[in-house]
Amino acid sequence: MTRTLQRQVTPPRIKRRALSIPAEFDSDPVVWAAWLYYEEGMTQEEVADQLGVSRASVVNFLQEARDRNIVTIAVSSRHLQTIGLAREVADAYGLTNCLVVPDDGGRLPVHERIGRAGARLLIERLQPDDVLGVSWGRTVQALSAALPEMNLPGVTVAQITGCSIGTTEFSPELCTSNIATRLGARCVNLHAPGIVSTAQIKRLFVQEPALVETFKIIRTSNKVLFGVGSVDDAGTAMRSGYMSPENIGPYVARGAVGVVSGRFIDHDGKPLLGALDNRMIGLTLDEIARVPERICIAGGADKIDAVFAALNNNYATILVTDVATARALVPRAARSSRTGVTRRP
Amino acid sequence: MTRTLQRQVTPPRIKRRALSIPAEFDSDPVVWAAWLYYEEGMTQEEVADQLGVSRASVVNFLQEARDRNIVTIAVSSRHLQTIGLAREVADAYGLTNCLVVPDDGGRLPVHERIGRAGARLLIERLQPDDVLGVSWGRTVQALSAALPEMNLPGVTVAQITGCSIGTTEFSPELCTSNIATRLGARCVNLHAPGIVSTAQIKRLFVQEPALVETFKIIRTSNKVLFGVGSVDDAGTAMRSGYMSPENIGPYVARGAVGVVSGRFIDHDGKPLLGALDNRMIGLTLDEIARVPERICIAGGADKIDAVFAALNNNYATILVTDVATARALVPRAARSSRTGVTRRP
DNA sequence: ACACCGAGTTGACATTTGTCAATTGTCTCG
DNA sequence: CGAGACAATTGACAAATGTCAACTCGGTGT
Repeated sequence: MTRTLQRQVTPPRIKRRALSIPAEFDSDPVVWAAWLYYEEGMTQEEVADQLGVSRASVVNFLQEARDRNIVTIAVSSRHLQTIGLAREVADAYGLTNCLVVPDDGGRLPVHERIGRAGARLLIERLQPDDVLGVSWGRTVQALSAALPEMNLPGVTVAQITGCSIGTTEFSPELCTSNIATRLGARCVNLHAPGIVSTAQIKRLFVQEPALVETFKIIRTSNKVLFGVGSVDDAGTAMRSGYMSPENIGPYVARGAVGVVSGRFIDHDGKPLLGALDNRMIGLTLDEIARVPERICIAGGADKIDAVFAALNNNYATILVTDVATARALVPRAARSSRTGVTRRP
Repeated sequence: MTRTLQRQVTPPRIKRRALSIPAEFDSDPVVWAAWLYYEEGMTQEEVADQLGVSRASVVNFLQEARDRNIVTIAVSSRHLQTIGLAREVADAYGLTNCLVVPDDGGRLPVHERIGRAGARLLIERLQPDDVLGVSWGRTVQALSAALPEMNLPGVTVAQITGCSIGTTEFSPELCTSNIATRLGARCVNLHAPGIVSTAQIKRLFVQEPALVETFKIIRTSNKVLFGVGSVDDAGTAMRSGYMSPENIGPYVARGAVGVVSGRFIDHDGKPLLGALDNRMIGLTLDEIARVPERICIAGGADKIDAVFAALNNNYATILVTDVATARALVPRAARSSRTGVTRRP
């Protein structure tokens, strides 16, 4: 059998009627089953006896308990940091923190795996009154999907780049609102295009009182979450209608190796300003760099150059990546420090 | 698949550790196994292939991962509140919160089950700067044993009653320090006997500067955790050498039905002061009642009267108990409100 | 050099868990 | 009031997991 995810996957189940149930279950047999099985370590058969149902039903109850987050099964992100490789990367680039996701032989795409680890990390780091700025991309979207339902009304999730034209699954506005919804947090969207047609128009937009308000909130972010795009792969930024080849061309010609939150960076990670920049609406790289905690989630062979550049200029304080990328990053850091490229400690 | 082949096929000399293992395990195969199995939903066999070890080893790794808290499997206490019975109890006694632990047909003793649920509840409610006052008893001890290892350096755990004579497993000083250790919290012990020989001695003790300091901290508790003892069962308080039959007798004669944090209460939950009280060192019931969040963990047939009394006088804001006790409590509350016994809303 | 030890690993087997098609019970609508 | 639709439940089987005695391997003492 190749449907290897079955253990975790279930069609949504909503109502439940209790008839055979001995009046003990004033409400939820699912909770009882979960308690007896996961907390007391009964076998499913014992639970079935206790509840007076068949074992098969217990299987279903437990499945539902996982789906409804009555039980949580989580690998603590703290331990992914203890992997030696994670330490090496963190040391090499002066990160406060690095998570390296184990290799799974290609079962899940890289961004999925990184997204999950990122989700774990995020919920372990979020504090009650945080303002979390989020960028966008495939990996950020994967992270949002991996978040459990929570209830953190004190947290604010803010969109730090304007919207893309086509509303794809991983557009800035959806990434933000998905994350906010999952966390039960306040959502602050940036209601403006990410790139407008002229610098003139941009000026009009950002003077608009509603947007001024929004920007005030966005700039209070004390954490940011962003992915890193490569420019080689004709990737996310373009497929999503955010940018076009004509736009990107000049930047690449001038040495752009990656994209962070819609902005180009060169090999050293320095912002590469060009024709587009004064038409972009959203936090600038310098503004992002001033946020105290900066979580970068990115990995994959095609992104190594871009991630290296981003780390090189200290955009991230925390990196979540995969083994292959981490392996590639460590020697580069060594080489670059040997060749004297500056890096803050 | 049949395994007649395997013995032949298995290459006789695969080196383990440093060689067969692709240098991936800079540190911990346990973490990798946990990730692949719990987070990505691989089967143990797939994990074994990925790691290049036998499946049996993967079983061991996963076991260790659970032991070392690399993975946590937890039933969220929030859902134990959704059980109808819990709601009824909470409503009947004006609790902000009530957890009812499912029946398990007698597999585990009541105090064990309640302790586990209490542990869950506690870690979900603790805030970074809390000062948690803890009483003592079998149930409190069970709770401490069920706590996972954590790291909460901002939290203070304070002992609210003096020490017992014989140092049993569930003595005040051990309950406190066990909880503090598990939580990674600061531990404040009350270095004095719980009961001294004369009121005179007590006065001397509590004027002692070291104790005055300690009491200052204890009185800043914003949460307390306590069990409830019955007086019938010649239970905890006596077996632990804390009290003697001669001591208890007069209180019982005057209507004591329970013990909270070493102090006697009557049927209505009112403090029953007697000969012992001015020889006791620790928070008084009135002081306990002033703490904003008061978590009571108690249950079992022999304690119903005592728990009822405690709830009746609002010592608890949160109750963790078992189904049988909860069932007994609900109708009593109804009766007592019919007969006009006052109860704050 | 070699017998011994203990930690860590393994294959074989027993037990537990997941799956699925068939069944039962409930509710709706003619 | 009965037929049909639908969801929950189940038993039987297949797959995955836990257990354990035997084994491997690096180190240790004689």
